Amino acid sequence: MPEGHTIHKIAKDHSKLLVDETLEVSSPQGPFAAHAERVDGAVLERIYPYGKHLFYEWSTGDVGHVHLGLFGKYTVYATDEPPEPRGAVRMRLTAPNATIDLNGPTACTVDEPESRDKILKRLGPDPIHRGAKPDVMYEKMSRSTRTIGELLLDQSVIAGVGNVYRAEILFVNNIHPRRPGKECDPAELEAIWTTAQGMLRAGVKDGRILTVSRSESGVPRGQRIPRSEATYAYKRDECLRCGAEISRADMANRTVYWCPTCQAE
DNA sequence: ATACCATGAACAG
DNA sequence: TGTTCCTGGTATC
Repeated sequence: MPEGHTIHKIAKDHSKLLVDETLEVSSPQGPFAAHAERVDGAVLERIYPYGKHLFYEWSTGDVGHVHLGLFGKYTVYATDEPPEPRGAVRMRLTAPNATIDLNGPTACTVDEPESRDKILKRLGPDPIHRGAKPDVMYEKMSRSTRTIGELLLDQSVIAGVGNVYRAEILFVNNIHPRRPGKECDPAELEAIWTTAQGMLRAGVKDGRILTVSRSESGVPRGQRIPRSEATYAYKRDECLRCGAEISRADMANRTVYWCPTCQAE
């Protein structure tokens, strides 16, 4: 489920296995081979997550870039005897005691640091990062005639929010996704930022998207909340809070979900 | 066996 | 605005 929280969790988990190690970098599938050669045998100095992007900083000065898109997936083998690559493996990173395979990413390249800088420049603030400044988001949203539902998916406005968090952030703030950005008052924009921060950071910790409170989920303490009960509005038939039928529509090429009662237009 | 759909975004025009 | 590219789980035949 690659929204921003997934990316940050991956960076954290993979760093433990790979950073400061001399890595074998290969591309069993092919297309990435030329990129892999540039850093094969180099030391991985850092994995830096930003929004939905991952940057690999190598001792050669090169910077790898991975974007999972909708389908990208990592598989970790915590062993010194990795199995044969499964499926179309775009990139394989092999450390002495671990191997990580990457399948199906939208982007996987190794480039000059400048191309990373270019990507970072077009991204809005990432609420998961400590010290991130929401000003750019406030400014863009408060000036825009576009809907708040579109703005939340625009990575240059706020980085890391995807379709699930979009629905949930708006739900808990009782804001209709079709409301124009400029019609949200400053307090609401601040609440949107704070909510995004809370939800995405919780997602990193939990390793999943869980936006409902334990009490509202109705699931007893100690028991795992199933995915179908982990959101208030996203992909639900009825609102978890009031039971009204959830509305859906296409917005920015994705289905947006909202409760017509809790989020009046 | 086949179709469709999904947590994403670049690109053409 | 529409098209395209990733992959894999689930629905449908």
